[in-house]
Amino acid sequence: MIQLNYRDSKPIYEQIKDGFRKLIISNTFLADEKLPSVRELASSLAINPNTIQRAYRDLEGEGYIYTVPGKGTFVAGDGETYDARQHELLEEFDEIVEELYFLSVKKKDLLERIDILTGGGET
Amino acid sequence: MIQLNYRDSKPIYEQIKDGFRKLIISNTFLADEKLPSVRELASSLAINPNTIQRAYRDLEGEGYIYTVPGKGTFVAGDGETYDARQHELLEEFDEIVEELYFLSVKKKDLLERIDILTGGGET
DNA sequence: CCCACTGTACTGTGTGTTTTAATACGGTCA
DNA sequence: TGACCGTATTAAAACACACAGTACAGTGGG
Repeated sequence: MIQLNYRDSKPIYEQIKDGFRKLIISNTFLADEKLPSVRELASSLAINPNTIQRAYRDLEGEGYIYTVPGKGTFVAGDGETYDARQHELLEEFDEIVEELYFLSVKKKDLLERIDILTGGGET
Repeated sequence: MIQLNYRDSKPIYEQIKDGFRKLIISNTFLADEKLPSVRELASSLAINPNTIQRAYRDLEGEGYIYTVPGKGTFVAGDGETYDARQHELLEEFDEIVEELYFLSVKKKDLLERIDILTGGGET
């Protein structure tokens, strides 16, 4: 489900956050679907439960998941507020576009790339 | 010239790398212009020369600067190969676009953003 | 030639973050 | 009641970051 890379300089809890974000974005996890419990995932990944806990806490802060005390952790639903995360991503987007433009990547190439990633439709 | 933020969780050498990248991208530093020496910059920023050295070494790896032994460190020229850095940035670009799209940011908004950042011209 | 500058390399040390470990507590539900 | 859930806390090991000090080789002006 989640693949850890111990050679990566990125902390394990960040790798877990990235992993679940991608699973949610790709609709592998649907709204209100239950995530593995802290202890279960820690056991299957052979790492400490505290590390999972930290990843879940951060993802909840980003709006991607929510927890119900005593029941478990779940994927956030539709009417969620991702404002903070969205703002953060747009700032990164701007910086990357500016640098890519300096590196002679054509505007047209970026537009084509967006088209492919978003399915080529209207929105 | 470079502004450090000790409250930022980002390591100092990363802040220095980001700072010089932006100065080069914005043409504040021109091709073949000399950068401050390791010791001089370390002194003016009141940090350790080793930290500057690490930032310069990384920037050289990205293709943004080059060093001439005994003379100094300089901004890379025109016909440089930024292939690795470019590839890295395009991967980040794709990931951010995918997540923004999931967060209901419209394709049109991203295109407008690129237009503004690149000056609205053709390339 | 000398000296002051350049980048580079290395060892050691202190500090903070990351991760682990071991518990403990309260809520949920069959 | 017992087995599962998330959460909290404290302590210690492991690691990255930054600093301090020293050393060496190349460059170029006086």
